[in-house]
Amino acid sequence: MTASNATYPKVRSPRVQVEEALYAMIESLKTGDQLPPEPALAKQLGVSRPTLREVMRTLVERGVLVRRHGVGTFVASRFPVLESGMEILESLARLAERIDLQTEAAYLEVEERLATPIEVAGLEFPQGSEVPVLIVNRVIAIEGEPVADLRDIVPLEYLTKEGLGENFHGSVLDVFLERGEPLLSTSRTEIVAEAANVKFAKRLGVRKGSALLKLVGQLYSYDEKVVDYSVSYFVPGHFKFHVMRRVNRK
Amino acid sequence: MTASNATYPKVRSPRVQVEEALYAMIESLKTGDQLPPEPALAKQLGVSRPTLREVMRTLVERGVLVRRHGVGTFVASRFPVLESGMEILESLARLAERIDLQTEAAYLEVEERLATPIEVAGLEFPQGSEVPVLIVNRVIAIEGEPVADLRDIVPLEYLTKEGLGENFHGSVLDVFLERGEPLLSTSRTEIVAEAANVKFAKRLGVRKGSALLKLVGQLYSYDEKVVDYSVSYFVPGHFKFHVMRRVNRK
DNA sequence: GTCTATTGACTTGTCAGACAACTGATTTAT
DNA sequence: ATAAATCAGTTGTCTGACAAGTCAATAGAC
Repeated sequence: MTASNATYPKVRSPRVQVEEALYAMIESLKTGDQLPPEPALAKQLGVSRPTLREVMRTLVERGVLVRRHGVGTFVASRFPVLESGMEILESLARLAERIDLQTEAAYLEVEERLATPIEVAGLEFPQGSEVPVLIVNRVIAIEGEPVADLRDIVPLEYLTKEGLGENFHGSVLDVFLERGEPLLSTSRTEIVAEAANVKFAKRLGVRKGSALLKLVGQLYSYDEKVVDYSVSYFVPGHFKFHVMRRVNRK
Repeated sequence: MTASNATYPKVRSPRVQVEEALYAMIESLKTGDQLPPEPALAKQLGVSRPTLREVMRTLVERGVLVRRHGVGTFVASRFPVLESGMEILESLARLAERIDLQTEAAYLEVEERLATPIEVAGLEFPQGSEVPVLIVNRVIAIEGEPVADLRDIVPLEYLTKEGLGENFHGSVLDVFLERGEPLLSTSRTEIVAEAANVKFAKRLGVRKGSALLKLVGQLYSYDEKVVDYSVSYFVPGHFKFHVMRRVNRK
């Protein structure tokens, strides 16, 4: 049973098309700019107003748009939420690319082997399973200075050493996205602070015992399987993570 | 200029009512349970289908519901996202309460003074402003063991020492929520790993230099002002934070 | 009897057009 | 000069209908 025998919609639904078109439009606008009125926008995008409104509602929920009854719809983003926030999963490579930051893979190791018990648990396979996996381990550096150590554990059924291709630059996420398979839905990332052990201290050029930010992520496909279990260490100061949180009423 | 002269809608709009009703309904269901079909649900809640759909769309966006074209709408929540994730801002007291965990305020200090330059910046007041603030500093312990050091910095115009009331148990957020003023919208929380200095090491009962998770939060009101700037330190192992991240297509 | 194709009930997705409610600026009346 | 009324523009909500997807029951072919 592979991940590829699931069927997904071939043509994009109106809603998805509208979402992409809206994002493109927003990208060309500045914070605070007003969008065209709904009837005009719906006509322009070739959909009905209710459909457009459903899409806009999701963008409001994501904090991209702000609506004011009787006034209009505006581009929100007081801060670049989507740029540096943690609500969106994005490879470091792409993040850096967008802010014109040069990154180098200071260290890259690819290996195929059986998953360790901890990795099996992280991949949410039954305890005791023998799971052949691809391990991608790399250290990211900025201007020669190592800032992050990233490790991906991917079951071989989703990705093999050959599947990485020639111009693999380190990001398993990007490979999945470019390939379009498996279709990804969400990621659950656990956030921990951990003291650097000897191995990571050496790799990242910090003192043993210094505080590192550790992110443990599980990347889920549409059919609710873990397709990537990742463990990352970040050197404080070089990367800042933030998260936007809604207030829980009542 | 206080925060109270802004006007907010007096009666809840249909959409807000429906959202609350839906949450109540979902709460009484289990993961995977199917909701009534949209036409029936709309009738039951006394709104039109488009309105109901807009609300459902936001719940889908939040990961609470899952919709399958031609099949139905189901309660999602593979894990208790809203319970322990970071998408929702919630006081530690309430979080602990819900999981039947006894917490004690091992240390509580309340003080009124002028904000330091760093605090002024955190509150997003103009540089150089003299901002009188209320400082609430406390250490949370579980079963006698300190696990978190929390500090809130609140401009006096929003909260004073007297405003805390008699039965103040340590959470500024809960005071705001109970009082209903100022109306809160979102919080921006920055995530850092930091080594414990002497002061925090002593307070939290850990070795100097051990890794702590540091969260720096800015709590925003509806009129886009910072009403609470907070700095928190957490001892690893006692609290786990995670965040659900969407995949960034393209 | 077994397998395959078809039908049909049920559900979500989308559409169209209309009116209500709100906002902000303009105009009018005092 | 000031306050009230008006009005154009926008989002919010409603009604009713049809399209498209899913799944199980049914009818048909072998």
